[in-house]
Amino acid sequence: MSSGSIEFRHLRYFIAVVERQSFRRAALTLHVSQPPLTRQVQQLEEALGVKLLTRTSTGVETTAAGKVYYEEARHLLMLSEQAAARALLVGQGQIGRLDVGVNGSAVLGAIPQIIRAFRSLYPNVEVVLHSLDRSGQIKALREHRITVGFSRFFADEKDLTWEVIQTERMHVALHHQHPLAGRKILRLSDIGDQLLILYPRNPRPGFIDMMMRLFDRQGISPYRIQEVDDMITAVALVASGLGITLVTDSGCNLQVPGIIHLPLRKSDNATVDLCMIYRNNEEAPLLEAFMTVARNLKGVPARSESA
Amino acid sequence: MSSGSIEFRHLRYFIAVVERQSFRRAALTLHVSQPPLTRQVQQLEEALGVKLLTRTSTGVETTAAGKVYYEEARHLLMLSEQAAARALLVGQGQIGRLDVGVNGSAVLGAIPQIIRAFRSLYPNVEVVLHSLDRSGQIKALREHRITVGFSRFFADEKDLTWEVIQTERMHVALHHQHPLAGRKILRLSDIGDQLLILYPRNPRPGFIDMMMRLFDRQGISPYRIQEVDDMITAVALVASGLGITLVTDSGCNLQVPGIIHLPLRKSDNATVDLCMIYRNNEEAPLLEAFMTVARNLKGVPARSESA
DNA sequence: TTGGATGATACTGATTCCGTATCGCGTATG
DNA sequence: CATACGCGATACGGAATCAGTATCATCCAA
Repeated sequence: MSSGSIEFRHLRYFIAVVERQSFRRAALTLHVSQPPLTRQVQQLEEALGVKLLTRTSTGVETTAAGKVYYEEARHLLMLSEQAAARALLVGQGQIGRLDVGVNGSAVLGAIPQIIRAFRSLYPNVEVVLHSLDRSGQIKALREHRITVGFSRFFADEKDLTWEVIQTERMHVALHHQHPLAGRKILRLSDIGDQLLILYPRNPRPGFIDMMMRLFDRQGISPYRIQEVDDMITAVALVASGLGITLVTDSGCNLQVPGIIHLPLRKSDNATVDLCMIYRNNEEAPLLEAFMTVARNLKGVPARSESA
Repeated sequence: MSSGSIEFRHLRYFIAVVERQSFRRAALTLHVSQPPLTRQVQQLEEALGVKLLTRTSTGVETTAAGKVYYEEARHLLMLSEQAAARALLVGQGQIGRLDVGVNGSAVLGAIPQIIRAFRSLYPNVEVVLHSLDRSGQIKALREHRITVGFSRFFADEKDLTWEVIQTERMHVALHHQHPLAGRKILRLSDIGDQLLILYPRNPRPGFIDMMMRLFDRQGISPYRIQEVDDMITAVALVASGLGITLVTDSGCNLQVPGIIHLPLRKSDNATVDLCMIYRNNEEAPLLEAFMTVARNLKGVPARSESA
């Protein structure tokens, strides 16, 4: 064989010989006998095609090439250890990157709290937010572009798992001069005849359909409905006095002048879930840690108290 | 055994498995069978303490830690090859660093030519000049701070070798209004009664003593001698009309207004050598290359032609 | 339900590595 | 000048590791 492969053992032995300036002394520190050192260094020199050491009667001297390769070898061993340490930390979830899919309106609620709590526990983990709608999150999960997604609800998928993280009550957002503005609490039946501004227009099995099912269960058929693209638009229209809209606890955090939020009667069960979705059987320590944080924040109210 | 040592083989096998996303396909490209790959990757995972791959029925997936370690492993292999290539180049003298000791006055002569020729042949070699007198060069050679030194002459040393690179004729530098200024050529006997400005005062077995031996051989005893520190001072004094001095071919390159240079008669053998000194049995390819360049420039006149 | 593919395992043969003993060489020492 | 000592290189036998063959368990797909 002309040249065998270079292994870390060659580097370790060579480094010891250079540092001790002697094969025998290096053998002592390495807890091996001297002949293996001679052989390994010979193999290394043969593989490199360069003499690294000059053998003298009193020990060894390092050639110019040997000095250069000594520095490189030390560097390589150091990098190897760093790589191992780094991989271990990643494996333990201490460092790394977590890609999270979020849905436009949901980012106002519990998600900032969850991410804040997670980042304080794992400060060296980079959290990357991807703004994706429900189907986009599912696609991104399957393509491993994200590790976890958040949306209002998910259909069952064979390769994915979802769970409810938080249940939020619905509130009615209306103009402060609206006839109902004086009330402390509202019933669904109170708003059946109002101009309802609902959102988002797409994707289609979505938030609007959930609301409509809610009215259906109460035997109410709202007949004046305006669909808009997103919650911001809906709230803006409410502020202009056009009609009323429905927002979640967390949606109340979007404060707009002239708008007040009134809760819906508890018995109406006007609630909406925040769900988390991820791949089945995923053994990602970062995901486990993130899910633990998210579940522990379930009971915390998402609505910030207003003065 | 808790954890064996990581070797480059582990990295090579792991990289192949990651890139082919399969143990079997990786085995084909590596020209080994599949079981060794399984074992080596298992050893690697055990040594690192982290699972790098997720084994599925269709192949393997790479964990987060695996992805990180894959990049690091590729980097390590690349660096290893670069280190080997670098050591080879250094061993062949294609790149590297050559430390040269030079003596003050000698740098005006052949040394710049030698270094210029060497740098054009070995453009990737860094040439570092150290300004050291003769004894300083010998000390630096023994301490491996320089690889080669230049001076006017060297005494024999047990562990060092010296050789003559160039022999320069001496010229007389005198003021253009000096009585001898009209001559075309001078003899040593012409200047025996002049005020001789000689240099350097130190170190003591040096240039001045060589000159004095030269006069002795001709039976001349110069009786008006002024010793100064260096050639620059000597030439400056000549320019002021104080006396005359002796300079080498290369010393004539130091042009000072009001000064002319006249050659000494060839039969006076008024010459001075430029010598190169280096360690015995040095197997440094850069030194070999440098010496070859220096020897080939022996015949080239060091004095630049004046108008 | 079955056929094909995947990775894991058991066992055996081959390779490599290491340790002991010894050699040749150069230096230091008397 | 002769001897003794220390150094690295070499030869050889035993131990450890590695690779190859055959086989198994599992999962997906037809």
